[in-house]
Amino acid sequence: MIRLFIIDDHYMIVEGIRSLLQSEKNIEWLGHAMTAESCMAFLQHDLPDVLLMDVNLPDQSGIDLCKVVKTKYPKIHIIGLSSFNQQSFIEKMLENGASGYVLKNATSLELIAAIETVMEGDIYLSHEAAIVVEKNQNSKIPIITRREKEVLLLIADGLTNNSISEKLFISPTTVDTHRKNLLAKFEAKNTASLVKMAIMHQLI
Amino acid sequence: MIRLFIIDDHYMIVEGIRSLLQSEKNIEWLGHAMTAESCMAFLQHDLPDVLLMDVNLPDQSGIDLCKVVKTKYPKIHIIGLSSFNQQSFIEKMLENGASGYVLKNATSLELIAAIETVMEGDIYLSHEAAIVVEKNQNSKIPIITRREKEVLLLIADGLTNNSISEKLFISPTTVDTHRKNLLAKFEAKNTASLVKMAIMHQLI
DNA sequence: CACACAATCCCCTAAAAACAGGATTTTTAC
DNA sequence: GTAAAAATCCTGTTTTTAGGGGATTGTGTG
Repeated sequence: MIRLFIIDDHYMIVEGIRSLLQSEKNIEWLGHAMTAESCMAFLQHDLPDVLLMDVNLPDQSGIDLCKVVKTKYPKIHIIGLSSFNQQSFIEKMLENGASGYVLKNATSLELIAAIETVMEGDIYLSHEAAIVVEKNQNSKIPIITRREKEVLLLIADGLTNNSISEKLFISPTTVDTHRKNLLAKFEAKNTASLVKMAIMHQLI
Repeated sequence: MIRLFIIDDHYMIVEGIRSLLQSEKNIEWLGHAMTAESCMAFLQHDLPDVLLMDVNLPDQSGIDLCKVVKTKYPKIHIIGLSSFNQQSFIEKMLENGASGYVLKNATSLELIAAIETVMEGDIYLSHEAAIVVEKNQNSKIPIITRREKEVLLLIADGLTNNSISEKLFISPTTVDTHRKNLLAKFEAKNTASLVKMAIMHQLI
């Protein structure tokens, strides 16, 4: 008997999954939470085997929650759940300890396969998610430093090097160096494409 | 008896809605489609009273499909369905003839209220959707011309005024004028914030 | 304890964008 | 058919960014 809990703020999704798994005799439905907070509260008195977790939650990012849950309860197998097959989400969930990633347009067969696969300690990626990861493993997301991200956000807000330097209490030339590094990392020709790429990669 | 049809490519959502409405005796479930194409095919031989339509479909935008369906079958009441409470989506659906907009985290009560409201010829906006429309009606989206949009896209791709002028066969000074007008319309200080604002407003 | 890496700072030149004025010719809409 | 809106073009100046170098200091990891 696989004990299943789900956390998703979309009522229709919760209901849909329950309906899809109703006929599965070896899956026990423990219940659902709609916020990260109530999920943590539930876990204090009852531990599921598998946790289906929406990537986008109202009070906290599912990506962060995944890490918290895994640290506190390492035995739980977490499956990420999302409408978006974006490699950034998928990768981050896996990095934070998730064992699987399923898209919300998955069939009941896929869902059951996912649950059974992670129960055996393996990784399950939804077909389309796997394709995305495969396709985008070359077009990797640039790794930027904390300071670079700060500068990037201010650039996107329309601040000039001078304004940024005043805000961060550093020299304008330092800001310029960060800017140059950002352009190089994103392979962007100028600020316009830098901002676009950064937003496309969910970094803003 | 209200005849209901649903178009959404997320299997879990379809199943969830069916489950939520199962107990409603005065709603007849005609079936579901997962693409715009199969939806149109269905409508050729059977007409629902209410059509629940996902805003994001795989083969066509729900926003466009809404217009097509309304033109061909004006009697159908369409309710937009989406995870996102973005005013641009909501407004565009209503402009294209939709009678309602419901978020995917709606409860069964909200959903039933929506279906009954639109059946009476009224407009139904999900609570959170209404708040978004209310809140954002001041922070209006700039109205830009066709040419300005062309230039905007090329700017966001990192092209300079000169490159754009060559691509569009116009003078660099003309491109510069469009650029100035864009900056003014978006109240942006420079290209960086222009691009960010444009993406935030779904114009890119 | 090296070594990489992040963060900081500097110089210089050229290119591009921002700012401030104009002006003319097409379209589009009433 | 006329008036408004869009699209086109111009001449300047100033500010900002892009591109090319180079250098120092601290911090954390193997």
